[in-house]
Amino acid sequence: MLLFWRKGYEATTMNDLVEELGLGRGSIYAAYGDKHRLFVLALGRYLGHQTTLLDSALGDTGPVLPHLRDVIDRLLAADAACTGAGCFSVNSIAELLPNDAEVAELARRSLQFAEDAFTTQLERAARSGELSPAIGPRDAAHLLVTTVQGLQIMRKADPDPARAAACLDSLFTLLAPTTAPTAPTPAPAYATP
Amino acid sequence: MLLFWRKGYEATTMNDLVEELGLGRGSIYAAYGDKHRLFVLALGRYLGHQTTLLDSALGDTGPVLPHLRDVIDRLLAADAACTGAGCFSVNSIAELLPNDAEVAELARRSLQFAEDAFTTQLERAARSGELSPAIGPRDAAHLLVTTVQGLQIMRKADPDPARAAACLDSLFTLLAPTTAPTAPTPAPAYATP
DNA sequence: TATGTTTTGGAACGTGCAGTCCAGAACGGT
DNA sequence: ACCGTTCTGGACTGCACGTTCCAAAACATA
Repeated sequence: MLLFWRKGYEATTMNDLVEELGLGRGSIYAAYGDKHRLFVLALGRYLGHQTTLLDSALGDTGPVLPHLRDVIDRLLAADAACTGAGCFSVNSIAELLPNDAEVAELARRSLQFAEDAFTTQLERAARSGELSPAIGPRDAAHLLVTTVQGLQIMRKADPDPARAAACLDSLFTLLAPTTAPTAPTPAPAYATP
Repeated sequence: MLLFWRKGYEATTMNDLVEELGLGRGSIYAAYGDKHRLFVLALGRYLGHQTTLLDSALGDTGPVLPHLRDVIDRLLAADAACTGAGCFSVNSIAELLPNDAEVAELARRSLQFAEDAFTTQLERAARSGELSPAIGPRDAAHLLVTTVQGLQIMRKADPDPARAAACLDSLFTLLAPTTAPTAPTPAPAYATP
């Protein structure tokens, strides 16, 4: 499925896929239906993998923001394995929406899941004072998701990982509360009221 | 050129373009060369238009952040004219990079221009105390450009303009310096031992 | 109006596409 | 070992693609 990822839907031919999968055309059609279905399946797998990564990585103890940052770094690194191709999901949204309802539904669900997961984490961050009071958890999560999407675009134009890291640094700095009095936040021992 | 914008490069056929432009095939090839050159020309025009919009809108007096916000709103609105198609530049980056050097060069230049323009503005903002001291003007500009790219992706998945506006609100709130003594901090007091 | 030149746009071309088909290989039950 | 069933994959099909070509229309000059 790397081809769909690297070249997009339209630019990938069935011949390419035959070569990549090592199967005959007939077998591919028998197993997956047509080209579009195969694409949707591939995208679904990719999103499932990303979702799993997110789901398993986000816990409910410890400092939130550094952990969140780490998870996002890992997501970006996973995409970077496919050098220069960016994020399969972002590429698909850009290429096929708003003309492909099936892909739209997949993408929407995945984005919603990410935003919800981030919101849960950031609610915890807000409770423990790790999140700037200037912004609510849900808004912060939405901004975070949006910026990560943007990062995936920017990386295609400039693959230097340092740029992406710097951008995330900036955002996470802004998301943290103004670091005047309680600089290191040693223990997030928060009480349940 | 709306077709390239709406459907992308690969999905747009020469037949489509003949119909859209109202010219014969021969005329198109005589005037513009091949399909790819035509695409590059169209993208160049689009980027030129965006650049002009940016260039003419950014002044050197008055409050920076609200004005910047307004300019970005206008850029988004210009793209929204082509309902649901998002941003031609973002779509092209996602579809054709890293396999198209010509488009890559165009996109890079345009992104660089936007970042530079934002940086100039944010330097002024920093001088007048409008920018949070937590972030430098260049980093803020880079983050801003990145988030706008992300917004263009998010809008394709969820075209509700309110979502994009809320996202920009969040970012600009974070970019502003902490508003005085932060009155409404309902911070659930966590103990620093 | 007559003539040399440019422009137009539809017909035609070769290629490569997505999708189908089927002979034979691989497999499994007995 | 036999044979009914499933699976495999290369040959094939019709079609639509990007591109080229050229007769005729439009224009410019005198």
